Amino acid sequence: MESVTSVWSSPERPAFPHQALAVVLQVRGARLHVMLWRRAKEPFAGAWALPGGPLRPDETLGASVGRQLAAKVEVAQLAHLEQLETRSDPHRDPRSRTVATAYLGLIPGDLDPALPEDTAWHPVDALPETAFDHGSIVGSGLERLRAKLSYTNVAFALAPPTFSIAELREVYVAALGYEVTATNLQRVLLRRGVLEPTGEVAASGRAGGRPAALYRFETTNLEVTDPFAVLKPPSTRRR
Amino acid sequence: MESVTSVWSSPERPAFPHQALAVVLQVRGARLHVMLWRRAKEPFAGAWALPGGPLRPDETLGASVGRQLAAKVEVAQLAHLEQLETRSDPHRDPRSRTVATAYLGLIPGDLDPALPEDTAWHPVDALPETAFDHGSIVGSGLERLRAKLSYTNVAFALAPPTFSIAELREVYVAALGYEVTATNLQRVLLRRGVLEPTGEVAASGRAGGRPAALYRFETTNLEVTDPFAVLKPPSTRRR
DNA sequence: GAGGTTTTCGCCTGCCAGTACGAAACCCCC
DNA sequence: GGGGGTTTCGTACTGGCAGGCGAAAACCTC
Repeated sequence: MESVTSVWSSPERPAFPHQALAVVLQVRGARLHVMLWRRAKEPFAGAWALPGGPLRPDETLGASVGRQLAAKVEVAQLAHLEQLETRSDPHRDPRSRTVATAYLGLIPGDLDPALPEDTAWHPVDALPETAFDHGSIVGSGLERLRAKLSYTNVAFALAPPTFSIAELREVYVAALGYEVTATNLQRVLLRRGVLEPTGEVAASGRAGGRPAALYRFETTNLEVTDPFAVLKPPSTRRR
Repeated sequence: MESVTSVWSSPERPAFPHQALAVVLQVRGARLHVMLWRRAKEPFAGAWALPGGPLRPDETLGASVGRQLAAKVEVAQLAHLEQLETRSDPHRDPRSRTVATAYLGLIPGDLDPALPEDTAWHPVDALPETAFDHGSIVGSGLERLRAKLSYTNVAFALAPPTFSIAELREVYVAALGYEVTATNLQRVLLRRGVLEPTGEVAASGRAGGRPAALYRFETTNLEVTDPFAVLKPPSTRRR
C-alpha cells in the first residue's frame, strides 16, 4: 500500500486543512462528563476545546482520531467510537478555514484514565467557556448518545464490564438526564436479551441490604435492538 | 462577512481537496431510485457516480451540495437534505487523496425534474457499476432513510403534498423494501398526529371502488416522533 | 429484630397486528 | 336506466405483547 505524501490543490479543487475531533464521554460520579483541554494560545486562549488535531496525509479520519486521542488517554479504554458529523463553516476557525469531523467516543465508568495537565473532565450540563464551535459539537454528541441509548446497546460502552441494575440505572440517568426506574430497566433489557446475569452478586454495601445481582451486556459490539415497533416487516415474513 | 480566498497548508496542517456529494432519492413507479450520472472520463469512465463536486473556499458543505445539485435539478424540489457521513480513505480516489462528505436528499414522488443528458435515475436495488466508493455511500443513505422512516416524519419528503393512504403505502413499501399494511399505516400515523385529513377525496380510479380520502403531513419539517417507548421520561410524554 | 436496599411479582394500561365487515363508487349487463 | 357484481377504502373488534407502576418478598447490616 503506497503512502500518500502529497495532495494536489488547484483553483478547481481547493484544499482545506482537516481536523479530527473527539467528543469523549464518561459517567463519573453519576454525572455525564466530556473530556476537554484548555487552550493556552490564541485564539480562544483559556477556553476549553475538544481533543483532536490535523488529519495527516495518509490516515483515515477514524485513525486520526485514535492517534490524537492517544496523546490524551489510552485508546484501548475507548469502548466505542463512531463518526458524528462534519463541520464546515468557513469562519468556524478564525485563523484559517478548517473543516472538522467530529467523532463520539465512550469510556466505561470503571476506568479513570490519567489525563495530561491541560486536560480535564467537565459535566456536560455545566460546560465552561468552549472554543470554536466545540460547544455545539458536544451538544450533537449528547443528542446522538441519548438517541442511541433507546434503540441500541451502546450503554455497554459507558458501563463497567459487570454491574448491578442499580449501577446501570445510574449510567442511564446520568446519560439521559432524567429518572429511569430500575424495575423497568431490568425487565426491558433482560427480556430483550441485552443483558445477561453473571450469577455473581455484589458485596453488599455498608448500608446493608440485599446484595445486588451482577449482570453484563450480552455483547460488547454495537447492536440495534428492535428499530421501532411501527412499520417493521410483517411478523412471520422476513425480507 | 469577509470571504476566505486562501487557506494555508503546512506540513503540520496538510490540506485536502474536499468533495460534497449527494445521495438523492425518489420513489418512481413504486420503486426507490437514486440519481446518478455517468462518468465520461477516467478514472471510472463509464461508471455511475453521485452528483457533487469540489467544496469551494467560501461555502459550507451544505451550501456546496445545494450549488452542485443545482446543475442537475432544481434545488427547490429537494424536500429534505441532511448530512450523511464523511469518507476519508486515502485511496478512495485513485487520482489524489480526496475527502468527501455525503448528504442525503429526498424528492417528492409527484415531481419529475428534468435531468441533464448524462444523468439518470437508477433503482437502488439494481445499481449499475458505480465509481469510487459511491456504491457503498448509497447504501449508507438507504440505511439512514429506512431507519428514519420509523421514528420521524421524513416520509413527507418522498410523498406528494397530498395523497391517499394507498399511495403513501406505496412510498413506504418502495423505501423500506417490504410490505406494509395500509390499515396499520393509517391507524398508526393518524394516532400519532403525523397525518391529517384534508377533507378531500381522490377521484376514484377507473377500476371503480370507493374513492380514497386524501391526507397530508401535519408538518413538512423533520420531526422526531416518540423515539422508542423504552426509557422515556416517566409519565411526561414530552421529550 | 429494626432498618435499609435490592429483587421479584402481579396488575393495569396502551399500542399494534390481523381480520372481518360495512361503505362508497364504478362497470356491465339486462 | 336500474340492479347486481366488483373493486377499493374505512373502521370496528379482538387478541397479544410490552411497558409503567406499585407492593411484597428476599436479604444484609447493625
